[in-house]
Amino acid sequence: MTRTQDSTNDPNSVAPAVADLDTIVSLSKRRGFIFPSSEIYGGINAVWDYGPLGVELKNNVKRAWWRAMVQERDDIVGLDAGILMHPQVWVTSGHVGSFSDPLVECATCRRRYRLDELPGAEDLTATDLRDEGIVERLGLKCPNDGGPLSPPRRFNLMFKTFMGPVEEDASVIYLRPETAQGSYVNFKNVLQSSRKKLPFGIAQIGKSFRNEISPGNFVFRMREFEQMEMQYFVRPAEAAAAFEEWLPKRRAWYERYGVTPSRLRLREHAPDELAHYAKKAIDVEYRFPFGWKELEGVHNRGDFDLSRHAEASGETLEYFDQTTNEHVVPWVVETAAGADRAAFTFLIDAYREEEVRGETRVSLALHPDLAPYKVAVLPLLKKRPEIVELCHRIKADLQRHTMAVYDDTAAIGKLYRRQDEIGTPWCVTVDVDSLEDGAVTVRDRDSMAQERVPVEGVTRLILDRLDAARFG
RNA sequence: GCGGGAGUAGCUCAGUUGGUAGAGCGGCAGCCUUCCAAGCUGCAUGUCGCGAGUUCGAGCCUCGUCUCCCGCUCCA
Repeated sequence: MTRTQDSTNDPNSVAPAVADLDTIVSLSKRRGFIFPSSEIYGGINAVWDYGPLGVELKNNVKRAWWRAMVQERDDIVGLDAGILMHPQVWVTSGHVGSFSDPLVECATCRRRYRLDELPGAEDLTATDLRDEGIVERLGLKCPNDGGPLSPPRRFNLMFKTFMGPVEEDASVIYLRPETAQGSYVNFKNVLQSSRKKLPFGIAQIGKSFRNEISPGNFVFRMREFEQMEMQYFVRPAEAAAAFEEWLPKRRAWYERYGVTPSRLRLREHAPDELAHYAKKAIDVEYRFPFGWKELEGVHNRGDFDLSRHAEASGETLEYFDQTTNEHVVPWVVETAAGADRAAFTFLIDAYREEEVRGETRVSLALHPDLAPYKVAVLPLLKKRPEIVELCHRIKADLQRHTMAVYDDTAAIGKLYRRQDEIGTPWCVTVDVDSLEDGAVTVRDRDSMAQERVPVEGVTRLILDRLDAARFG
């Protein structure tokens, strides 16, 4: 069953993103948010680099997530596991076996199918799926036009590399395709060192790598990407309730940081699209320019991972419940978000265009907590050295606490526009009067309202505004 | 990986039957300018995605290759 608790599941009622993809790609490059990787060599597919503003945005996104997950909670702790892990981890987790799809291709219509999803092939064993002659033996044909199908070819989504000086089969290891396994294999370490009791969670932010067959849509699907995952360990009987608790929380997080609610929805996975580890999965989806796509998944993974790792490693991965005197293998409710997707979503959702006296004013209505620069200090006039000097003093004081920038290379109108376009929430402008009355103008990006503030109160005001936006 | 489209300045693009590369915006410097992309002057930038071929000569034609976009996949 697909949930329809959202009125917004009706595509006609949805506000589509204002910006198309090209607009955001172009803005990203022009202003220094995101660049194609290795561009001077022609670029490399599905890898993107974060520029000076992009790294600020993405760091802010990660920090916001960490604050909500770890800092503000007593029941979740952090972890930073390695990208390289013992190869057995991926055998046990099922990624070596299931994270590769046996694909067959129709010779006439070129459509591709997963072999095990074809009619008549549903019950094939893992060995069958690797069998080159299986298609012929079963007489499988293309469901679309009855054309001949190729033998199954496997695309393993994991990157391989070599550990140690010798490049031989025995030294093959994988780049992790998800951060979650780091939390499972460290379950005991975290449990013992942190003295947490069920239910408790382990949060991780880090790079993962997947050799996607067809990446694309800017940073939406990359081969190297960053995940923000949290594994919440609960008593088996509490798993369903925990799942229901986390789902609205995760959706609300995006809204709290400014994503338009009508462009978010929840979608439950049908049983046949569940990942190999999942009992139940519901996605938080965003209405991208290229359609509704997953932003974050909330999964009930049961005891799949802990049990299998316990069995394969011989370690006991259990929790002893003092109240009932029982050993339990906890179940896991996982929230798995993409840091790149989140940053991308905040970016594209914040994009605004409006007509101002025949000109287009572009602004990024980024949540102040996410904006690369919180405040810009601008001189109305740079001819007077005292004004420039005062600007630098104000900026230097702000810089001790937050990201602030000074710019004097254009007329005031253009300086404002530049800051609007990169999402700076506040501008402080110093004018000739400032030298007399010791006050400056603080201008708000969204309302364009201006107020006069004493110089010595500027830093406090900006920090208060920032806090209000963050917690208010 | 397959089919279709496309790669020219930071961005958007123009570039004639093949004759040696341009406009707007943006950027930088100077002048001017007292609050929302003002004006004036000047400057800079390109291996025409990359490599080969045809040609006296290639941004333009041919082949290869890489990358991007749209479809078949998928799930952060």
